[in-house]
Amino acid sequence: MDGHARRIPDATVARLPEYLRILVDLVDQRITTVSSERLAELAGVNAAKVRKDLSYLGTYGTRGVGYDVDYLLFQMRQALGVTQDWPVVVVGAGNLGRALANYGGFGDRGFPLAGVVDADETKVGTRVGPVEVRPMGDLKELVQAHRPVIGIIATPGAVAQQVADELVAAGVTAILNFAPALVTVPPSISLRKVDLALELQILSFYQSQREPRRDTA
Amino acid sequence: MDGHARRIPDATVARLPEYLRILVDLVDQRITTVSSERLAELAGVNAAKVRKDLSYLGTYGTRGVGYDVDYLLFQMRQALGVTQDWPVVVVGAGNLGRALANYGGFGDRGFPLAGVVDADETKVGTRVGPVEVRPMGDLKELVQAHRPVIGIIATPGAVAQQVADELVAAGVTAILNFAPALVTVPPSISLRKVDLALELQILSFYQSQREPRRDTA
DNA sequence: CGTAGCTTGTGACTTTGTGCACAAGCTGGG
DNA sequence: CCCAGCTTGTGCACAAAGTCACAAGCTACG
Repeated sequence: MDGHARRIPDATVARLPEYLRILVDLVDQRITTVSSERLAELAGVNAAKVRKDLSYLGTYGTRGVGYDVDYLLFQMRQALGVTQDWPVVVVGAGNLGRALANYGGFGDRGFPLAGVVDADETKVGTRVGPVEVRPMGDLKELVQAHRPVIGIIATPGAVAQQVADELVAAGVTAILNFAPALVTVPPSISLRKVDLALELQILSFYQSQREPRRDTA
Repeated sequence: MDGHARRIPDATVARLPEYLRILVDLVDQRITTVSSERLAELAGVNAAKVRKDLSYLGTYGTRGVGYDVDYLLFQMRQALGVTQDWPVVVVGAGNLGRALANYGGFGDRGFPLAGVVDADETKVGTRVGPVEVRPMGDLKELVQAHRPVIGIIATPGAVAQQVADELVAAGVTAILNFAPALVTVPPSISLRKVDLALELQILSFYQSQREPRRDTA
């Protein structure tokens, strides 16, 4: 089919969604062709890196011209597996869970909210964004009704591993973990972690390096 | 002072906050000593990597014994520059901004919410988490009152660059960007990006690799 | 006081990622 | 039809990160 299907490096995979976002913007602007130079500028990276990244998807550019935006966008969606929606299920209706459920930014980009569940009976039935909180017991049913589903862990760190286990048992194949805790899953499950406090601490480090803070106390 | 102050690699810096979190947990459990092996297990990484990471901070371990948890925690806080609080200012009181402001998880970990600002006059004055939304014009005052401050961009992508410029002008030295857009800042400013949809797309990629989705349409 | 048993810190090596530089190849104009 | 001017795709050299394996050094115990 694709001729040569070389393995795409992790570093490249991490950049593909950024290119995807840019391509969508370009289509909106009715721009039909783009050079690696321009793409690199819009993504804030090196042009050679853009070309190398895109070359892993196949040979979709035209020398002397550049890349056809529509075609590249199609191939990019194909490569990322976002040709169809991936519903998400949020576990945990605390501050963070409600925040994520309310945030419409997912749905727009192909990740509609399939539901929110919580172990706390007093939260079940309350409205959160566009849905009502359902009991943990409904998780399996919810997942099976929408497969494939991405699970989002928005619970305290202490129960993150248990929740991950339940998500896997319910048939979820990809998990995004917002809880500040290590979670391990079987190798067939994809897992990524986002920790907001961690990001702030990294910023703190680099800023402290530049200008050691004088004592405010 | 510290004898040898070798530059800490970016990859190591990104892991330090994870070690910090683990050390705090260990202190809570009244555990006074920890080996690189155990730390590695808790962090989900290789033990040699833990030792190399920690060695960048200085020689704080004892051969045959391990690391003193309290002492290592102190040094870690020192290295990360989180010995004092870093107030954060959120720009944008839309879904994401309100979500972040409501989420208490920052404050607990040394990043108290200093304020929320928004350009939309109709949002100004409304309550968001523990504070009231203030006009963009108050940004400088807010930042100056709490320096040093971390700025959080929680606006639509289209205005992210403009907001970043205003944050820098107001005296913010570190920025966490949640908007799906490229933002550039002067080299003296630290900048990191978190894009939730992007994380989901990366998950989508790895999952598609494993098991190409059958057409659901 | 000597030795057995750990655990650290690090040198050497492997793997992964980045960036340059240039041949290959397309297009448009004369 | 040919050539000038771009832009891609990639080989190669270098840089960063990760891993292994082991000497150095501490502790506990007899």
